[in-house]
Amino acid sequence: MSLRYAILALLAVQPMTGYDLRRRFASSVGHVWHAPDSQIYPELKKMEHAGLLSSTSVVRGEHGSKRWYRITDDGTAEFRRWMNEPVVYRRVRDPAHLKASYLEWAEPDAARAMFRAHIEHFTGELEQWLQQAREIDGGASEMLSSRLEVTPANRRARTIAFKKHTYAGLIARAEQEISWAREGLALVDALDDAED
Amino acid sequence: MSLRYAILALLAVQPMTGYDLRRRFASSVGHVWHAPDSQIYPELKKMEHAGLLSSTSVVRGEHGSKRWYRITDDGTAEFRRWMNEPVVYRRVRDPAHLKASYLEWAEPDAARAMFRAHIEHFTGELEQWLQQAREIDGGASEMLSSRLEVTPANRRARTIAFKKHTYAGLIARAEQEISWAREGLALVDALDDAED
DNA sequence: GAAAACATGTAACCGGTTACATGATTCT
DNA sequence: AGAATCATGTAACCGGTTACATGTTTTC
Repeated sequence: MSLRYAILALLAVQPMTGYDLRRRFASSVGHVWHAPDSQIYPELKKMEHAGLLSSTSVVRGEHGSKRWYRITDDGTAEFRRWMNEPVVYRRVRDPAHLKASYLEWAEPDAARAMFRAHIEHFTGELEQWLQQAREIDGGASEMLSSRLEVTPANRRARTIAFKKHTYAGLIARAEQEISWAREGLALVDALDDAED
Repeated sequence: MSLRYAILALLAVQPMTGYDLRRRFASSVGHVWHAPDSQIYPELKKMEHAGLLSSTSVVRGEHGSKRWYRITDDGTAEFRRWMNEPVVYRRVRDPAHLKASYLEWAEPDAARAMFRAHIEHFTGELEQWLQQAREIDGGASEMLSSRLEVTPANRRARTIAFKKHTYAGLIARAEQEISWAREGLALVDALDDAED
């Protein structure tokens, strides 16, 4: 149920509409926690019902309206409680490594395609994470800037440091996956040459 | 829906009961794909219904019985089809990194506890993967030995090589996570000393 | 005789996926 | 006028989790 806490984290910085949240899930937070809009809007309603958020309807243009969500004190307390609680780890469910461990069943070309797709997949992730890391370093991160505005001066260094550390970890992970897949490609070639 | 294919992979080696499969999911395959028994038994029934497996009831003791599942030709074909198909990647949903990126909200001791738990978590995984890798190298892997028995001689090198490569990747991943968490611990200490 | 291992499930629930559905506003 | 973006959902489905439930056989 981390979706709830990802939303609280975002709304702790500033009030937003569901649509704003949706965009954050498509970029910043989305790199560690994915959520489709079909999950975001209903969750916002549930959270308001639970007293973690409050909302106001704002007029937009002639006929339009939008709903502005803000975190309540209960919401902030709940987020802090979650932050001080241990992480709940998900069970392993790793389709790429599952398939990799039975690759002798695949055609050599399919095996190569699999590793190439793995490289592509993590190259994409890597680029996004590098981009985020660059934005943090350069002070160009919109989200982080807003966060720093509402962060007391003596906590800003922490905020930046933890963000950077997180992205460093994700970058290292992506690089590791890419080099593993490269080794895989070399392995397929070597086994093909051997024609054992 | 990889559970189905993990089951096919196991039954491609030898016929088994649901209980046998359950044990494999608690050890070997379980390291890349988790499944509880409440999922295994119903899935076996569905797979039999779909013609991928066939089963026979075997008498066990005086009153007991057990169901022996074997892969059908359709099952083998379906597994091979899946193996030649691209991997479907899951969306990111990473509770540890989600929390890590907002650690300035946590108490320093809770932050330390989080990183220590991360180290413990991946140390546990690492040990199991190293154990598997050692068994493969030493020829002591029960599952791999059975697989090699039903593998034509000219395919055995492949089978071993892909298994080893998979575990090498998992080991590298675990090591990376551990060193990231160690850096996290050092970071918390440094920020605490700075008392900014 | 007791404990460990063998053996097989059901039920309620929930988080997440996919597809569908609609309309307003702003920018070019 | 048309495209892009803003804005908000519903519905059916399914994979996975947690808890419950029960009985047999083998080993010590």
